[in-house]
Amino acid sequence: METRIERIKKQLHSASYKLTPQREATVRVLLENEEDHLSAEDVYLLVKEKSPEIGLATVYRTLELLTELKIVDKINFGDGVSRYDLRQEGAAHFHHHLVCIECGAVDEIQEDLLEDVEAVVERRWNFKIKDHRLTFHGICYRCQAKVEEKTV
Amino acid sequence: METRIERIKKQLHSASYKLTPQREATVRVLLENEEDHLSAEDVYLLVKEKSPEIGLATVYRTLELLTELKIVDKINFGDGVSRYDLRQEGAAHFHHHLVCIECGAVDEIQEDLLEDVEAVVERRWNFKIKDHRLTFHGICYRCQAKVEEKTV
DNA sequence: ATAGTAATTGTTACTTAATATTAATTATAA
DNA sequence: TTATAATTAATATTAAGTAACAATTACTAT
Repeated sequence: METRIERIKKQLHSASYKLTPQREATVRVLLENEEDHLSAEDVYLLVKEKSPEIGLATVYRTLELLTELKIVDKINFGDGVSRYDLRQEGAAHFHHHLVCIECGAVDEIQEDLLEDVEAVVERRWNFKIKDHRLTFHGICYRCQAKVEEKTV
Repeated sequence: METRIERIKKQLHSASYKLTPQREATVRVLLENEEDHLSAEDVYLLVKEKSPEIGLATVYRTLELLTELKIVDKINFGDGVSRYDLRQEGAAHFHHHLVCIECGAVDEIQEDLLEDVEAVVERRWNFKIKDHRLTFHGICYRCQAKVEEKTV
C-alpha cells in the first residue's frame, strides 16, 4: 500500500507534478476502495472524512490528473455520473466490467481477453489501438442464484 | 426507408405506444443521420428544422423510449454527453466503435467479433450476457496517413 | 534566510445536460 | 358526445462538472 503510493508519487514527479497532501488523501481513498467504482462526489465525501478542509474542485482536478497519467480510468456506466477506477499496476489496458441489470453490481475482469479481437481490428480496420472500454450488461451470478431459489 | 419506419411503428405499437408526428420526425432524423452519433441536443436541433414546434423534452422522451425498445442505443464516449445510435435491424447486440484520439472521429464496426470472448465470460464468470459495449480508442486510418505524410 | 516565481488549493459562481412539473392538447373508448 | 388516457410544449429545477480568482503553499535563486 505504502509502496504503491510511493510509486504513484514517482509517476507524478516524472510528469513534474507533486503529491500534495490533498492528492495523497485522494489517492488513499481510491486505494482503500479499489473494489468500488466511485464517482467524484463519492471520492469527495470519503476524502472529507479524513481531510475535511479539502475542496470539491481539488478532487475533480486530482481525478483528472490521475486519469491523464493513466493511474485511474474514467468510466461511465450510463447513469449520468463519471466513475473512477484504479488501473492495475503495470496494466497496459483498462480492465473490463460486468454490470448486472438486476442489482446494479459492477464486477471486474482483470484478464485481457481481447488480444485476438484487437489483432483483427488493427488489421482489418487499420486502426492503431491505444486503449479500450469493454462492458457486459447482463445478470450476475448472485442474481441468477436468486431467480433459481424462487422457481424451486 | 419508409418500410423501416413502418417496422419501427409496429415495434412501438406492439409495446402499446403510438408513432406520433413528433416521434416520427425524431426517428427520421436518426435514420437520415445514421452514420453520426448525435446527442439529444443535436437531434433536437435537426428535428426543429422540419418540425419547429417540437419541444426538447419530447425529443428526450422519444430517445428514452427508443432506447427502451432497443431501437437505438445510448452511448457515452467520455465527453459529458449521451449519444444515440440506431441499432442495425435485427441485431441482437450493439455494434462496436472506434474512437480516434487524434481527430475525434467515431467509426463503427458492425461485425460481432465478441462471440468467443462472451462464451468465456459466461462460463468463467457465470454471467448471463444480455448486451455489451465495446469501444476502442486509438488512431484511425486517416490520421495514421496524415502522420506518414509529415514524416516523409 | 529572503524575496520572487510558479504551482496548487478552496470558495464561489457558473454552465449545461438531463429531468420533473404542469397545464394544454390530442387520441382513444364508452 | 363525453370521459379517459396518452402525449406534448413550455418552463422550472436538479445536479455534474467547469471556470474564475484570490489565497496559500512550495520551490528557486540570490
